[in-house]
Amino acid sequence: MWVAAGCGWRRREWGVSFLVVADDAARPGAVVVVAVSDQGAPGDRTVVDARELPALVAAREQDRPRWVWDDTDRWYPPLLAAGSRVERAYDLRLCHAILRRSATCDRSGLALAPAGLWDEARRQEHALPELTLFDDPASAATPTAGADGDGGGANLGGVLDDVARLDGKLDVVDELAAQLAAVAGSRAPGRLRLLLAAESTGALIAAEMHHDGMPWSVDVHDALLTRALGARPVHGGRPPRLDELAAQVRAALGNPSVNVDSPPELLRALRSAGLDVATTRTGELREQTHPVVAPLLAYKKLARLLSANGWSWMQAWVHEGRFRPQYVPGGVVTGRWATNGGGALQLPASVRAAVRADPGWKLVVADAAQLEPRVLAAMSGDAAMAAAGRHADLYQGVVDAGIVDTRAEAKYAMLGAIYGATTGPSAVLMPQLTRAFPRAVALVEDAARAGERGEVVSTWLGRSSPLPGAAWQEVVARAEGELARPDDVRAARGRRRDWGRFTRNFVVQGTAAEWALCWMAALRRRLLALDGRPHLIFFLHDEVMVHAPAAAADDVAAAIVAAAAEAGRLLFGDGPVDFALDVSVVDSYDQAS
DNA sequence: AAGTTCCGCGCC
DNA sequence: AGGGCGCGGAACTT
Repeated sequence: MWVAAGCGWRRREWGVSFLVVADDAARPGAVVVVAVSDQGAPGDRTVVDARELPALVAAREQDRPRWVWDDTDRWYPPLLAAGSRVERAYDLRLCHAILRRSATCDRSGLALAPAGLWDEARRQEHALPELTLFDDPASAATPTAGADGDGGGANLGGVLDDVARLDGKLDVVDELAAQLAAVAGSRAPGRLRLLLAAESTGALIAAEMHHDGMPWSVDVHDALLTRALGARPVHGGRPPRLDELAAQVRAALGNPSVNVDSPPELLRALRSAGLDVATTRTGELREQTHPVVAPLLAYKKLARLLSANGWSWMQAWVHEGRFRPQYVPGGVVTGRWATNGGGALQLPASVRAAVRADPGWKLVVADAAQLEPRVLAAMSGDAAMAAAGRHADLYQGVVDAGIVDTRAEAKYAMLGAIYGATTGPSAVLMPQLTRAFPRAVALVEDAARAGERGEVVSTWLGRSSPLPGAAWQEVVARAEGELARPDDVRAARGRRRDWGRFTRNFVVQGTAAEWALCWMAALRRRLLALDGRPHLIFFLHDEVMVHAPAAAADDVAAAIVAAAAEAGRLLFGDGPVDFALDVSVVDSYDQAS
């Protein structure tokens, strides 16, 4: 029945009943809600008009079900708009992608089936129910019925045909059953359940953050742009400060006509002015001593600010004092999130002052200190590395343990190990690192070797890497053929090493992403218990931001810390690794440490 | 003219 | 010659 029991994914069991939500293929404009047991057996079935769904959700939510649907960003935004939030969900498409690829259930029916509609990225037209959900069902019925072949006059150029086809074939109850079976047959079902629950909760959070938005002061942003660039040009031209710098660049080059915005043109001008550069990159320019360098670097910096986060960005992305990025959970192969539009994950430090709490509210900003090294220590069970992580600053812990001399070296060495540096300052530190942290280094080295062999690697919770593509296989095969030439062998070695660096990083970056999802999910649950509706407004790989009433800010900070500890326990049990945070309560984002 | 690729830079 | 991204605009392709 509808009654749910248990405390959910923390027990590493579902512990709840599922409520599957889907379009009713037989009745356009209607939504069917099916109760499904933990084992995937369907039970009670209710059909409601789509417009009644928010009320139904609100009513059933008190039983704490896990809502199951094909795509969170198809179903949840209309519910949020109607004021209905849910605690738990299960996003079939995101979970399908994980399960299809996971090496821990690679013999499942789900994994062995040919690719189908669930493997396709959700198409834009598939989002149509956002319209029909609150529209007059009668008007939605006409074109969809037409798609069934009874020639329903006006339709929207095939778009609705597509929806009808999808609804007919995407049987969400069957898919849920297939996924539950895959998990049950997995070699690590508990970890997978945690991953799928965390991924799905992430999708809820992404939709909620989009709905709530980041408080964004266009006044602060405008003042900051004006101070840096000069007054906003009326019709699109260059702001005055940029114009001045461009003139200085041309003067320094003795070239009155060079277009500073054209890299090839600029490069030619730089070279004829005697600079020894192969590109116009900042790093290369910085090594030159020439009067053009200073104004050119200043120009590039400001031009970047203008084009990436200038007035047109503001106009496009900030509305009613809120910046609403479109997050894409699972958008990165490693499990990290991506974003669509607005560049939310690349918000430069120079504009963060524009993120300002509402009056009477605070921003609580927290980031996990040296997350990836800590995750590596936990995954590998490297006690010495965990001990270094006992220090709030893991890199300083590495110095204190006498492994390297400076914090900078510790950081270089650690990131070099995780990224696979083979040359330069970080590579030379590898022998020391290997002696000090043998298990941690062995874990990433093993992942790299597997990748070089073209094998799959997996994160702690069971997200697996893709196989290298056809081009990779071809290059590698050619080098092993009878007619292989030295060039072929070299090329193959390069491709193998490239893929090894990818898989090396995959296991750490992907597990860090899992920790971060669990952190955020645990935090979200704690925030629900606090007064004044503090809510997540930003997430950036290892950093979260909560918009909180001032009176709740300290409780929120405590919740963030507790959630980090909970995430560590969820993934790694009561292991020895601390996940240290930097937490600040501020009025604007630039004030966060 | 419109679509695609590449560069350079922003973030972790 | 360190991993993962997104974006704007120039450069290039059709």
